[in-house]
Amino acid sequence: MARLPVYLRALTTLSEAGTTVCSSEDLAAAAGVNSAKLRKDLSYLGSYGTRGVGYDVDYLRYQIAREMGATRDWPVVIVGIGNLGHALANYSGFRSRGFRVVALLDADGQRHGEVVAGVVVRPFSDLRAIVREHGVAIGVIATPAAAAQDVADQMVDAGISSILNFAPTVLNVGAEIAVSKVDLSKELQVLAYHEQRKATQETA
Amino acid sequence: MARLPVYLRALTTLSEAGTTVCSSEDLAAAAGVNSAKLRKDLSYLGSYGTRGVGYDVDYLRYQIAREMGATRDWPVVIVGIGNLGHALANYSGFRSRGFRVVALLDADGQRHGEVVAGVVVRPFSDLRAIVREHGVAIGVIATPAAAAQDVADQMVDAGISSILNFAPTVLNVGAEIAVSKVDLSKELQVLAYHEQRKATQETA
DNA sequence: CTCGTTTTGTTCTCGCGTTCACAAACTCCT
DNA sequence: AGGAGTTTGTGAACGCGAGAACAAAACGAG
Ligand SMILES: NC(=O)c1ccc[n+]([C@@H]2O[C@H](COP(=O)([O-])OP(=O)(O)OC[C@H]3O[C@@H](n4cnc5c(N)ncnc54)[C@H](O)[C@@H]3O)[C@@H](O)[C@H]2O)c1
Ligand SMILES: NC(=O)c1ccc[n+]([C@@H]2O[C@H](COP(=O)([O-])OP(=O)(O)OC[C@H]3O[C@@H](n4cnc5c(N)ncnc54)[C@H](O)[C@@H]3O)[C@@H](O)[C@H]2O)c1
Repeated sequence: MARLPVYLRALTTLSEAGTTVCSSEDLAAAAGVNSAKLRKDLSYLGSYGTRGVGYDVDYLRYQIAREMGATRDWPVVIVGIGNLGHALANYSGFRSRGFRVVALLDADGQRHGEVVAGVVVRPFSDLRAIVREHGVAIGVIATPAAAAQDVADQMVDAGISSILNFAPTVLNVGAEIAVSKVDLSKELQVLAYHEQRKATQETA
Repeated sequence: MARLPVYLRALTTLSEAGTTVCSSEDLAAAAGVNSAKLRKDLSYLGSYGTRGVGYDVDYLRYQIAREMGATRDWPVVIVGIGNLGHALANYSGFRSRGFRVVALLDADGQRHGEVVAGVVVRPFSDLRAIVREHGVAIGVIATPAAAAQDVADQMVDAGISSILNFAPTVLNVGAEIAVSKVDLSKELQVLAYHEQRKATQETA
């Protein structure tokens, strides 16, 4: 159900535009998917639409948010406050979707005490205490690749059970830990691959 | 073939570790995939392995790089030099994988002239000239969501044919334009969904 | 030279997700 | 009230990718 966030965002956009009711066609167009797929996805959550009418935007939005766990606040820690870590800490889109950055951690002593987006950078060794104090379940890794596995191990050890990894490494963790990897170079390389194919096809 | 970049990275790691030959099992483990899937993927490119022996790491690496278009340099423009744009411009992983940031563009006049990672920030209106001058095919959008569609339209108009979009919007562009969307909030929301499910299962 | 071992390349099957298509259900108009 | 028009929810077919399994090929030992 990786599409629910997309639907949620589309519903929010519609709601802000003043729409109160929408058909599956409308919503599917806004989310960029097929309308049949959208209806099937929604049917897994329950019957929240009205036949012949459509879906109540705000009601459906609430239901999806509830299903996704977006009605509560999720505390998050970010480890590695370099270029990327700064950008993430400053990103308002996290906060507005229910993610609260409770701590910024870095191994580099030079960075300790620096305040980013209203949160002070602390030593990485504080991880365990912070996780326990705030009940953190989600950790973000924005360190260099070489440090990522070690950071992940310590996160798991401290009690974190979901990891968002920006470092270009495959993390070895237990199957009970959910890991999501974002690899920006990969995205660009896929685009370059398409460009490459376009170019070779034209010459052929 | 979105897995080729992962294989390429795994091969690079193996090569740096001094490995000259590897089996599909080894490489699959390093890339985090099934070995049968890996062999099938590689077989689409050609027969670059030796039965009973394995794959020559450097040779295979070159073949994958060639197939992906990673043997040449790809000029890239980044539009929207805010938090995220700064991080992307400073990211060394792009350069090392054959992507050269030839221009940083922003609509905000305050930012013009600022130098980020050795590249000066220029007005967005320079887009067309830069694309023509450097033969840019790939553009990165790191502007707020509200501006993303407009930026995309102008990119396409200027001749860009592949777009990497970080703004949380569905872009409407022609089918001949390749668009890759990275939605960091979505990743976190999927993780939160898993946490949510774990929690509700435990209580049940 | 032959046989056993290793590992690739490929075929085949299975399962999942996507999409089509249609009945059920609701609204509105007459 | 009844029928026409709309839109949801879902059953069924389709297609595609993943994984298991095996035959073909290379290598080395005897
Ligand atoms: N900058 C980007 O746009 C970008 C894009 C894609 C991927 N990445 C990846 O994200 C990661 C970070 O990139 P960056 O540009 O921010 O790098 P960076 O060098 O600017 O920042 C890394 C930070 O991690 C800290 N660190 C190092 N080891 C640590 C450890 N063991 N524990 C805690 N903190 C530690 C460093 O002190 C530093 O502050 C890299 O793996 C990079 O490949 C970055
Ligand atoms: N910061 C993050 O970590 C992060 C994470 C995920 C997604 N995003 C998304 O990336 C985008 C940028 O985020 P940010 O934090 O860097 O925002 P930001 O506000 O710091 O930067 C946006 C930049 O875009 C420029 N801009 C605005 N309109 C423009 C236009 N029409 N043409 C050219 N430039 C224009 C602004 O001048 C500004 O410099 C947003 O859409 C955000 O949702 C950011």
